[in-house]
Amino acid sequence: MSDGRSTSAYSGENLLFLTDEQLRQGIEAMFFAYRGFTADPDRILADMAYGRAHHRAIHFIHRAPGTTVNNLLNILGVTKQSLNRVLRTLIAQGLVISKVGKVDKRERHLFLTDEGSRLEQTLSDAQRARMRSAFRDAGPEAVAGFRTVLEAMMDTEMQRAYARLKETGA
Amino acid sequence: MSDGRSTSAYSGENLLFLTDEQLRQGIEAMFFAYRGFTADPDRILADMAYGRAHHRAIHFIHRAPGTTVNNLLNILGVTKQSLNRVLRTLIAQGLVISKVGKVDKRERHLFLTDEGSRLEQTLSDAQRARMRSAFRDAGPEAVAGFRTVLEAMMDTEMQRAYARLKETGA
DNA sequence: TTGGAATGTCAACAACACTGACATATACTG
DNA sequence: CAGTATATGTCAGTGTTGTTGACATTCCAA
Repeated sequence: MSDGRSTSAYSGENLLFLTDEQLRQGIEAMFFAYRGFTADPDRILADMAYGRAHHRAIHFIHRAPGTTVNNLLNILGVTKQSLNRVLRTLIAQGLVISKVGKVDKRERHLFLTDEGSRLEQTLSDAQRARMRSAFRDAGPEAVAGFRTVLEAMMDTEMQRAYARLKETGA
Repeated sequence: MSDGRSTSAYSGENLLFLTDEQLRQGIEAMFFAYRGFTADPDRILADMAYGRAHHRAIHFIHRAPGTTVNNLLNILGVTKQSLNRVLRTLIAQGLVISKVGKVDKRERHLFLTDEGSRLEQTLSDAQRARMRSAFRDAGPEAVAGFRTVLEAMMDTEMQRAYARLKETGA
Protein backbone atom coordinates (compact mmCIF):
# COMPACT_ATOMS: atom_id res chain seq x y z
CA MET A 1 0.00 0.00 0.00
CA SER A 2 1.02 3.55 -0.75
CA ASP A 3 4.18 2.80 -2.65
CA GLY A 4 3.91 6.04 -4.50
CA ARG A 5 2.31 4.88 -7.71
CA SER A 6 0.57 1.76 -6.54
CA THR A 7 -2.72 2.56 -8.21
CA SER A 8 -1.80 3.57 -11.71
CA ALA A 9 -2.88 1.73 -14.83
CA TYR A 10 -4.90 -1.22 -13.76
CA SER A 11 -6.89 -1.72 -16.90
CA GLY A 12 -7.62 0.11 -20.09
CA GLU A 13 -9.18 2.88 -18.00
CA ASN A 14 -7.04 5.81 -17.06
CA LEU A 15 -6.67 5.57 -13.30
CA LEU A 16 -4.15 8.34 -12.91
CA PHE A 17 -6.65 10.23 -10.77
CA LEU A 18 -6.13 7.57 -8.10
CA THR A 19 -2.41 8.05 -7.58
CA ASP A 20 -1.23 8.74 -4.06
CA GLU A 21 -0.29 12.22 -5.17
CA GLN A 22 -3.83 12.92 -6.37
CA LEU A 23 -5.27 11.49 -3.19
CA ARG A 24 -2.98 13.64 -1.11
CA GLN A 25 -4.11 16.72 -2.96
CA GLY A 26 -7.69 15.72 -2.31
CA ILE A 27 -6.93 15.35 1.38
CA GLU A 28 -5.30 18.74 1.59
CA ALA A 29 -8.08 20.36 -0.43
CA MET A 30 -10.57 18.93 2.03
CA PHE A 31 -8.61 20.33 4.95
CA PHE A 32 -8.26 23.84 3.59
CA ALA A 33 -11.79 23.99 2.23
CA TYR A 34 -13.34 22.93 5.52
CA ARG A 35 -11.58 25.81 7.18
CA GLY A 36 -13.20 28.20 4.74
CA PHE A 37 -16.49 26.43 5.14
CA THR A 38 -16.66 27.11 8.87
CA ALA A 39 -14.86 30.46 8.90
CA ASP A 40 -17.81 32.80 8.37
CA PRO A 41 -20.21 31.34 10.95
CA ASP A 42 -17.31 31.01 13.38
CA ARG A 43 -16.59 34.68 13.04
CA ILE A 44 -20.20 35.59 13.77
CA LEU A 45 -20.41 33.22 16.71
CA ALA A 46 -17.16 34.41 18.24
CA ASP A 47 -18.81 37.68 19.24
CA MET A 48 -21.58 35.87 21.06
CA ALA A 49 -21.23 33.25 23.75
CA TYR A 50 -21.78 30.48 21.23
CA GLY A 51 -19.54 28.20 19.23
CA ARG A 52 -19.59 25.75 16.40
CA ALA A 53 -21.45 23.17 18.45
CA HIS A 54 -24.33 25.59 18.93
CA HIS A 55 -24.38 26.30 15.24
CA ARG A 56 -24.69 22.64 14.37
CA ALA A 57 -27.52 22.10 16.83
CA ILE A 58 -29.39 25.14 15.56
CA HIS A 59 -28.90 24.11 11.97
CA PHE A 60 -30.41 20.68 12.38
CA ILE A 61 -33.23 21.81 14.64
CA HIS A 62 -34.10 24.29 11.93
CA ARG A 63 -33.95 21.56 9.33
CA ALA A 64 -36.08 19.12 11.27
CA PRO A 65 -38.30 21.08 13.66
CA GLY A 66 -39.67 18.91 16.42
CA THR A 67 -36.77 16.50 16.22
CA THR A 68 -36.07 14.57 19.38
CA VAL A 69 -32.90 14.80 21.40
CA ASN A 70 -32.01 11.27 20.47
CA ASN A 71 -32.43 11.90 16.78
CA LEU A 72 -30.27 15.00 16.97
CA LEU A 73 -27.69 12.99 18.85
CA ASN A 74 -27.40 10.50 16.01
CA ILE A 75 -27.12 13.17 13.36
CA LEU A 76 -24.50 15.18 15.21
CA GLY A 77 -22.52 12.16 16.31
CA VAL A 78 -21.76 13.37 19.81
CA THR A 79 -22.63 12.11 23.26
CA LYS A 80 -25.80 13.18 24.99
CA GLN A 81 -23.77 14.89 27.67
CA SER A 82 -22.02 16.99 25.09
CA LEU A 83 -25.21 17.86 23.27
CA ASN A 84 -27.02 18.53 26.50
CA ARG A 85 -24.54 21.16 27.54
CA VAL A 86 -25.20 22.99 24.28
CA LEU A 87 -28.97 22.59 24.39
CA ARG A 88 -29.11 23.75 27.98
CA THR A 89 -27.55 27.09 27.11
CA LEU A 90 -29.66 27.48 23.95
CA ILE A 91 -32.84 26.83 25.91
CA ALA A 92 -31.75 29.09 28.75
CA GLN A 93 -31.03 31.88 26.29
CA GLY A 94 -34.42 31.43 24.65
CA LEU A 95 -33.21 30.28 21.25
CA VAL A 96 -34.64 26.78 21.49
CA ILE A 97 -37.71 25.36 23.18
CA SER A 98 -38.14 21.78 24.27
CA LYS A 99 -41.64 20.30 24.29
CA VAL A 100 -42.62 17.05 25.98
CA GLY A 101 -43.78 14.52 23.41
CA LYS A 102 -47.52 13.96 23.06
CA VAL A 103 -47.49 10.29 22.17
CA ASP A 104 -44.33 9.43 24.06
CA LYS A 105 -43.88 11.73 27.02
CA ARG A 106 -40.27 10.62 27.51
CA GLU A 107 -39.27 12.38 24.35
CA ARG A 108 -38.43 16.06 24.08
CA HIS A 109 -39.17 17.73 20.78
CA LEU A 110 -36.95 20.66 19.88
CA PHE A 111 -37.93 23.84 18.09
CA LEU A 112 -36.29 27.16 17.35
CA THR A 113 -37.86 30.27 18.85
CA ASP A 114 -38.14 33.39 16.73
CA GLU A 115 -34.83 34.55 18.11
CA GLY A 116 -33.30 31.16 17.38
CA SER A 117 -34.58 31.35 13.83
CA ARG A 118 -33.06 34.78 13.41
CA LEU A 119 -29.64 33.51 14.48
CA GLU A 120 -30.02 30.50 12.20
CA GLN A 121 -30.77 32.82 9.30
CA THR A 122 -27.74 34.96 10.01
CA LEU A 123 -25.44 31.98 10.23
CA SER A 124 -26.75 30.13 7.22
CA ASP A 125 -26.82 33.27 5.12
CA ALA A 126 -23.12 33.66 5.76
CA GLN A 127 -22.37 30.04 5.06
CA ARG A 128 -24.56 29.90 1.98
CA ALA A 129 -22.96 33.02 0.58
CA ARG A 130 -19.61 31.30 0.47
CA MET A 131 -21.07 28.09 -0.86
CA ARG A 132 -23.00 29.97 -3.51
CA SER A 133 -19.90 31.81 -4.61
CA ALA A 134 -17.93 28.58 -4.80
CA PHE A 135 -20.72 26.81 -6.68
CA ARG A 136 -21.11 29.63 -9.14
CA ASP A 137 -17.40 29.81 -9.81
CA ALA A 138 -17.18 26.07 -10.30
CA GLY A 139 -20.30 25.52 -12.38
CA PRO A 140 -23.03 22.89 -12.26
CA GLU A 141 -21.01 19.92 -13.49
CA ALA A 142 -18.31 20.52 -10.90
CA VAL A 143 -20.97 20.86 -8.21
CA ALA A 144 -22.46 17.52 -9.19
CA GLY A 145 -19.04 15.92 -8.93
CA PHE A 146 -18.39 17.63 -5.62
CA ARG A 147 -21.53 16.12 -4.14
CA THR A 148 -20.88 12.69 -5.59
CA VAL A 149 -17.44 12.50 -4.03
CA LEU A 150 -18.59 13.85 -0.68
CA GLU A 151 -21.36 11.27 -0.49
CA ALA A 152 -18.92 8.51 -1.27
CA MET A 153 -16.67 9.75 1.51
CA MET A 154 -19.32 9.50 4.24
CA ASP A 155 -19.80 6.57 6.56
CA THR A 156 -22.79 4.53 5.50
CA GLU A 157 -24.95 5.63 8.43
CA MET A 158 -24.25 9.23 7.52
CA GLN A 159 -25.11 8.55 3.90
CA ARG A 160 -28.48 7.42 5.13
CA ALA A 161 -28.93 10.44 7.38
CA TYR A 162 -27.93 12.70 4.52
CA ALA A 163 -30.34 11.02 2.13
CA ARG A 164 -33.15 11.38 4.62
CA LEU A 165 -32.46 15.08 5.01
CA LYS A 166 -32.33 15.53 1.26
CA GLU A 167 -35.80 14.09 0.87
CA THR A 168 -37.17 16.21 3.67
CA GLY A 169 -36.09 19.41 2.02
CA ALA A 170 -36.65 18.85 -1.67
CA MET B 1 -30.81 37.37 0.63
CA SER B 2 -31.96 33.79 1.09
CA ASP B 3 -35.59 34.25 0.18
CA GLY B 4 -35.89 30.62 -0.76
CA ARG B 5 -35.48 30.86 -4.49
CA SER B 6 -33.49 34.04 -4.73
CA THR B 7 -30.98 32.64 -7.16
CA SER B 8 -33.00 30.87 -9.81
CA ALA B 9 -33.11 31.90 -13.43
CA TYR B 10 -30.90 34.91 -13.82
CA SER B 11 -30.17 34.50 -17.47
CA GLY B 12 -30.55 31.90 -20.14
CA GLU B 13 -28.28 29.64 -18.12
CA ASN B 14 -29.88 27.11 -15.82
CA LEU B 15 -28.97 28.27 -12.34
CA LEU B 16 -31.10 25.82 -10.45
CA PHE B 17 -27.96 24.40 -8.88
CA LEU B 18 -27.67 27.66 -6.93
CA THR B 19 -30.98 27.48 -5.10
CA ASP B 20 -30.88 27.73 -1.33
CA GLU B 21 -31.98 24.12 -1.18
CA GLN B 22 -29.03 22.99 -3.28
CA LEU B 23 -26.67 25.10 -1.20
CA ARG B 24 -28.06 23.64 1.99
CA GLN B 25 -27.48 20.15 0.68
CA GLY B 26 -23.93 21.11 -0.16
CA ILE B 27 -23.43 22.41 3.36
CA GLU B 28 -24.75 19.24 4.92
CA ALA B 29 -22.75 17.05 2.56
CA MET B 30 -19.65 18.94 3.64
CA PHE B 31 -20.46 18.38 7.28
CA PHE B 32 -21.10 14.66 7.02
CA ALA B 33 -18.23 14.02 4.63
CA TYR B 34 -15.71 15.78 6.85
CA ARG B 35 -16.69 13.46 9.65
CA GLY B 36 -15.89 10.49 7.46
CA PHE B 37 -12.73 12.17 6.28
CA THR B 38 -11.28 12.40 9.78
CA ALA B 39 -12.82 9.25 11.22
CA ASP B 40 -10.13 6.73 10.33
CA PRO B 41 -7.08 8.67 11.51
CA ASP B 42 -9.02 9.71 14.62
CA ARG B 43 -9.64 6.08 15.47
CA ILE B 44 -5.96 5.27 15.16
CA LEU B 45 -4.89 8.28 17.18
CA ALA B 46 -7.40 7.64 19.93
CA ASP B 47 -5.35 4.69 21.13
CA MET B 48 -2.25 6.82 21.42
CA ALA B 49 -1.88 10.02 23.35
CA TYR B 50 -2.34 12.05 20.17
CA GLY B 51 -5.19 13.83 18.48
CA ARG B 52 -6.13 15.46 15.24
CA ALA B 53 -3.83 18.39 15.80
CA HIS B 54 -0.87 16.03 15.98
CA HIS B 55 -1.96 14.40 12.77
CA ARG B 56 -2.09 17.73 10.98
CA ALA B 57 1.34 18.76 12.20
CA ILE B 58 2.84 15.42 11.20
CA HIS B 59 1.18 15.57 7.81
CA PHE B 60 2.60 18.94 6.88
CA ILE B 61 6.03 18.30 8.34
CA HIS B 62 6.11 15.20 6.19
CA ARG B 63 5.04 17.25 3.20
CA ALA B 64 7.60 19.98 3.73
CA PRO B 65 10.53 18.61 5.73
CA GLY B 66 12.60 21.34 7.31
CA THR B 67 9.68 23.74 7.46
CA THR B 68 9.86 26.38 10.15
CA VAL B 69 7.41 26.72 12.99
CA ASN B 70 6.17 29.97 11.54
CA ASN B 71 5.52 28.44 8.16
CA LEU B 72 3.63 25.57 9.71
CA LEU B 73 1.65 28.08 11.72
CA ASN B 74 0.39 29.79 8.62
CA ILE B 75 -0.60 26.57 6.95
CA LEU B 76 -2.42 25.20 9.96
CA GLY B 77 -4.09 28.46 10.86
CA VAL B 78 -3.63 28.21 14.60
CA THR B 79 -1.70 30.29 17.10
CA LYS B 80 1.92 29.54 17.66
CA GLN B 81 1.15 28.67 21.27
CA SER B 82 -1.34 26.05 20.21
CA LEU B 83 1.02 24.53 17.70
CA ASN B 84 3.85 24.61 20.16
CA ARG B 85 2.06 22.42 22.66
CA VAL B 86 1.56 19.82 19.96
CA LEU B 87 5.15 20.06 18.73
CA ARG B 88 6.48 19.80 22.25
CA THR B 89 4.84 16.43 22.81
CA LEU B 90 5.83 15.17 19.38
CA ILE B 91 9.42 16.16 20.02
CA ALA B 92 9.38 14.69 23.53
CA GLN B 93 8.03 11.41 22.16
CA GLY B 94 10.72 11.33 19.51
CA LEU B 95 8.45 11.68 16.47
CA VAL B 96 9.75 15.07 15.41
CA ILE B 97 13.08 16.78 15.69
CA SER B 98 13.62 20.50 15.77
CA LYS B 99 16.85 21.93 14.44
CA VAL B 100 18.01 25.48 15.07
CA GLY B 101 18.30 27.35 11.78
CA LYS B 102 21.77 27.81 10.34
CA VAL B 103 21.31 31.19 8.75
CA ASP B 104 18.70 32.47 11.18
CA LYS B 105 19.11 30.99 14.63
CA ARG B 106 15.67 32.17 15.69
CA GLU B 107 14.06 29.67 13.38
CA ARG B 108 13.45 26.03 14.17
CA HIS B 109 13.37 23.58 11.28
CA LEU B 110 11.14 20.57 11.76
CA PHE B 111 11.70 17.02 10.58
CA LEU B 112 10.06 13.67 11.18
CA THR B 113 12.12 10.95 12.81
CA ASP B 114 11.84 7.40 11.53
CA GLU B 115 9.19 6.73 14.10
CA GLY B 116 7.37 9.89 13.11
CA SER B 117 7.46 8.81 9.50
CA ARG B 118 6.02 5.45 10.42
CA LEU B 119 3.07 7.07 12.17
CA GLU B 120 2.59 9.41 9.26
CA GLN B 121 2.44 6.42 6.92
CA THR B 122 -0.10 4.64 9.07
CA LEU B 123 -2.34 7.67 9.30
CA SER B 124 -2.15 8.70 5.68
CA ASP B 125 -2.64 5.13 4.50
CA ALA B 126 -5.91 5.04 6.40
CA GLN B 127 -7.02 8.42 5.14
CA ARG B 128 -5.98 7.71 1.58
CA ALA B 129 -7.84 4.40 1.60
CA ARG B 130 -11.10 6.19 2.20
CA MET B 131 -10.30 8.92 -0.28
CA ARG B 132 -9.30 6.36 -2.88
CA SER B 133 -12.51 4.43 -2.42
CA ALA B 134 -14.57 7.60 -2.70
CA PHE B 135 -12.64 8.74 -5.78
CA ARG B 136 -12.97 5.38 -7.46
CA ASP B 137 -16.70 5.21 -6.80
CA ALA B 138 -17.22 8.72 -8.06
CA GLY B 139 -15.02 8.61 -11.14
CA PRO B 140 -12.51 11.07 -12.58
CA GLU B 141 -14.97 13.73 -13.75
CA ALA B 142 -16.61 13.89 -10.34
CA VAL B 143 -13.20 14.12 -8.71
CA ALA B 144 -12.26 17.04 -10.91
CA GLY B 145 -15.47 18.82 -9.91
CA PHE B 146 -14.89 17.99 -6.27
CA ARG B 147 -11.49 19.66 -6.35
CA THR B 148 -12.74 22.66 -8.29
CA VAL B 149 -15.47 23.39 -5.77
CA LEU B 150 -13.21 22.85 -2.77
CA GLU B 151 -10.65 25.26 -4.15
CA ALA B 152 -13.32 27.86 -4.72
CA MET B 153 -14.45 27.43 -1.13
CA MET B 154 -11.05 28.22 0.40
CA ASP B 155 -9.97 31.60 1.66
CA THR B 156 -7.61 33.21 -0.81
CA GLU B 157 -4.55 32.76 1.41
CA MET B 158 -5.37 29.08 1.69
CA GLN B 159 -5.78 28.83 -2.06
CA ARG B 160 -2.24 30.09 -2.32
CA ALA B 161 -0.94 27.69 0.32
CA TYR B 162 -2.75 24.84 -1.41
CA ALA B 163 -1.33 25.80 -4.80
CA ARG B 164 2.17 25.94 -3.36
CA LEU B 165 1.80 22.49 -1.87
CA LYS B 166 0.48 21.12 -5.13
CA GLU B 167 3.58 22.29 -6.98
CA THR B 168 5.88 20.85 -4.34
CA GLY B 169 4.44 17.40 -4.72
CA ALA B 170 3.78 17.01 -8.40
C1' DT C 1 24.73 49.65 20.46
C1' DT C 2 20.17 50.03 21.22
C1' DG C 3 15.37 49.40 20.01
C1' DG C 4 12.06 47.08 17.35
C1' DA C 5 10.59 43.02 14.79
C1' DA C 6 10.59 38.13 14.36
C1' DT C 7 10.58 33.70 16.46
C1' DG C 8 9.69 30.52 19.81
C1' DT C 9 8.40 28.95 24.74
C1' DC C 10 5.75 28.67 29.11
C1' DA C 11 1.45 29.31 31.80
C1' DA C 12 -3.34 29.88 32.45
C1' DC C 13 -7.87 29.62 30.72
C1' DA C 14 -12.11 28.37 27.72
C1' DA C 15 -14.72 25.44 24.52
C1' DC C 16 -16.11 21.10 23.56
C1' DA C 17 -15.48 16.53 23.16
C1' DC C 18 -15.25 12.04 26.08
C1' DT C 19 -16.36 8.33 29.94
C1' DG C 20 -18.78 6.76 33.95
C1' DA C 21 -22.32 6.88 37.25
C1' DC C 22 -26.75 7.92 38.50
C1' DA C 23 -31.71 9.92 38.65
C1' DT C 24 -36.26 10.35 36.70
C1' DA C 25 -40.07 9.59 33.94
C1' DT C 26 -42.31 6.85 30.80
C1' DA C 27 -43.26 2.81 27.94
C1' DC C 28 -43.54 -1.91 27.14
C1' DT C 29 -43.98 -6.85 28.29
C1' DG C 30 -45.00 -11.06 30.60
C1' DC D 1 -48.81 -5.32 38.59
C1' DA D 2 -43.67 -6.23 38.46
C1' DG D 3 -39.82 -5.88 36.09
C1' DT D 4 -37.22 -4.30 32.25
C1' DA D 5 -36.11 -1.18 28.60
C1' DT D 6 -35.98 3.47 26.69
C1' DA D 7 -35.40 8.58 26.63
C1' DT D 8 -33.65 12.26 28.79
C1' DG D 9 -31.06 14.98 32.06
C1' DT D 10 -27.29 15.79 35.32
C1' DC D 11 -22.87 15.64 37.97
C1' DA D 12 -18.07 14.84 38.11
C1' DG D 13 -13.79 14.12 35.99
C1' DT D 14 -10.57 14.11 32.05
C1' DG D 15 -8.31 15.14 27.51
C1' DT D 16 -7.50 17.73 23.28
C1' DT D 17 -7.17 21.94 21.16
C1' DG D 18 -8.01 26.40 20.71
C1' DT D 19 -7.22 31.20 22.92
C1' DT D 20 -4.46 35.38 25.32
C1' DG D 21 -0.73 37.18 28.00
C1' DA D 22 3.96 37.37 29.39
C1' DC D 23 8.60 36.61 28.33
C1' DA D 24 13.21 35.05 26.30
C1' DT D 25 16.14 34.88 22.37
C1' DT D 26 17.83 36.37 18.08
C1' DC D 27 18.25 39.33 14.13
C1' DC D 28 18.55 43.63 11.82
C1' DA D 29 18.64 48.40 11.01
C1' DA D 30 19.02 53.20 12.60
